[in-house]
Amino acid sequence: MNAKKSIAELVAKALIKAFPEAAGLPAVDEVEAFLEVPPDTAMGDYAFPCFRLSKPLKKGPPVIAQALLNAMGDNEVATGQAAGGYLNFFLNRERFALDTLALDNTRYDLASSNTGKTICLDYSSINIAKRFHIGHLTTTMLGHSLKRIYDFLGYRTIGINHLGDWGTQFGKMICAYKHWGNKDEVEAGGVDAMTSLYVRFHEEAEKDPSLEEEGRAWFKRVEDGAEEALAIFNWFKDVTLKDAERVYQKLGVTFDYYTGESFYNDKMDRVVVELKEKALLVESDGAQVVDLTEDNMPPCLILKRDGATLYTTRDIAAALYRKDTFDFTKALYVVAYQQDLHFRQWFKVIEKMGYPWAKDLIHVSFGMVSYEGQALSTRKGHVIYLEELLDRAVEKALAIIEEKSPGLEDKETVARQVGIGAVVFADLFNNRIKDIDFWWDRALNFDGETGPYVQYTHARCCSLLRKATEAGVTPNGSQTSALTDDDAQEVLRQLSRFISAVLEASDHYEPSMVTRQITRLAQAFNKYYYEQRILDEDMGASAARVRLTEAVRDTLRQGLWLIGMEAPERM
RNA sequence: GUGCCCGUAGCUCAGCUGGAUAGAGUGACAGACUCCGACUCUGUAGGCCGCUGGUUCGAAUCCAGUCGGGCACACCA
Repeated sequence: MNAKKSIAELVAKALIKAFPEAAGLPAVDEVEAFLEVPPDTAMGDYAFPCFRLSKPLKKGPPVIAQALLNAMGDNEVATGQAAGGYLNFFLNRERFALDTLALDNTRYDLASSNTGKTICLDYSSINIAKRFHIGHLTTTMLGHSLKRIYDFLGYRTIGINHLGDWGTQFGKMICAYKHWGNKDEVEAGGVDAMTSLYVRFHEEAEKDPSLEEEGRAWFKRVEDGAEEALAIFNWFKDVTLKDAERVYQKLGVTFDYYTGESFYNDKMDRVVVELKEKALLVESDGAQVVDLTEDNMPPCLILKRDGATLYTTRDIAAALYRKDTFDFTKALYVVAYQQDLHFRQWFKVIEKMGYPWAKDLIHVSFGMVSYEGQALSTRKGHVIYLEELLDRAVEKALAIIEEKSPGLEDKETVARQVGIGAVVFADLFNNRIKDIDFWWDRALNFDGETGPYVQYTHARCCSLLRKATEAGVTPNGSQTSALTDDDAQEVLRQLSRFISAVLEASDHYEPSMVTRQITRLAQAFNKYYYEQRILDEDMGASAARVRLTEAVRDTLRQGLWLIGMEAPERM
């Protein structure tokens, strides 16, 4: 049983003993919810605030705290101390050490409660013929991390890269390719070559407006499945994905499906038919919309005046398809907050269609990326490509390794783990809603609360464990008297909070809660390392401190994994 | 104009369902390696928690208003 629960039981019992006449005293669960952590560990490990009992018991909070303390008596869990309106608890340190080291932070014990539940995650969702830039990093890493977090908690997860592979612009690109492109150039140049074709199209279309019509015609042919058009379109897609795959590999990101917008081309009739049947579709300015005035939102467009579908239509079709196919418990859409209204609109349409699972559709929104204070703009060249960022981070990591650990084996691999880790960590350190203004010096900072800091701490633990093995010390936490000092207790405290941090992260769709927790753990361990000698003559005490080190290493590695980072054993 | 989001140390940000003197990193200054990895650790300075009112025993946290910033607001995605 965890410490908090044990204390809640103590308090609940003491309440009944101290106030036998009183009615409506809080039960154990309620007491547990009231328990809080004092602002300073010198005040105790947990505190029970007595203020809200003041009115029903008709006594002052300090009087209640004292009465509870008297009723509680001695016990092996914790000692109490009345402080104003609070009853503070100091845990029995040896027992806390024993309990905490018995936890396994690399597994989630209650996994069975989530088995059979499925989470669909829609993330990264890149556009065909466009290069990966820093604006795509957050959706990719946030989604990837959430997927790992839900996996850890025992869910079945479905990662979907909902490719932006539909729209007139692809007709224009095919048109440009037919006029001025050639196969070898595109094969060699990849996405860049396709982008040039697109730019060329717009230049030429200024002079010759008939090209616009030609472009639309090409897209129509793709829609209708005409052989040549479809072949070129699919080839563009392959080339883009091959480019993107290089970046995904560097980041260690994978997907279960690459079903993009085009995948739903033949699944949209159902949406339109169903909306008509349910009398939700109304005509407005020639277009077909779902009216949302009573929900205080602008109408949701389903069909354009020319009868063509929109991406909202495809999102609805995709949601229906995913519900049918995966029967998800929740479907997460990891998309920037710009599209807030769009999601609120079509989620509402699903609700109006009568699907109770509309409440399970979650827009996991996040902040925008700018570069040195200005909006990103591919057209103006004001952009940082993701691959360049990753490569420069790896380069810098390699330079630091050359300087500080020239003898390290396989420097390139470690530099990759550290450099990319720094970028990923920084992306998942703050609350996702925060905007990010990109500056090179910030992005390449490896000091302080950064990925390399946590990785370094992990490597330091590994090193210590190697030394322990050489010295013949086997990790063994039984001599808990060696772990009662303030620094060890702080490490234990941070270890004990890991799983709840992961649960909070999943509740709030906020991996930064994991990032923050492992950072606090690393800070606590580094302080401990400096203040206390881990390996010394006392074998029993060393074994206990080595066991603590092992738990820290395992937890850091697990936490790094959950946010999509690797944990090198040496760096 | 309407809706949503944000506003906490010079800078970047934490602050869990309201709770005890508001925290960290960074930058500045001052320190710590004959000792388990100094990508580390310790200390000092730095804050009308945008502003005003309200609810409460208690508000950075909840409510209303206000100012400042971002985003969105029909045939693009």
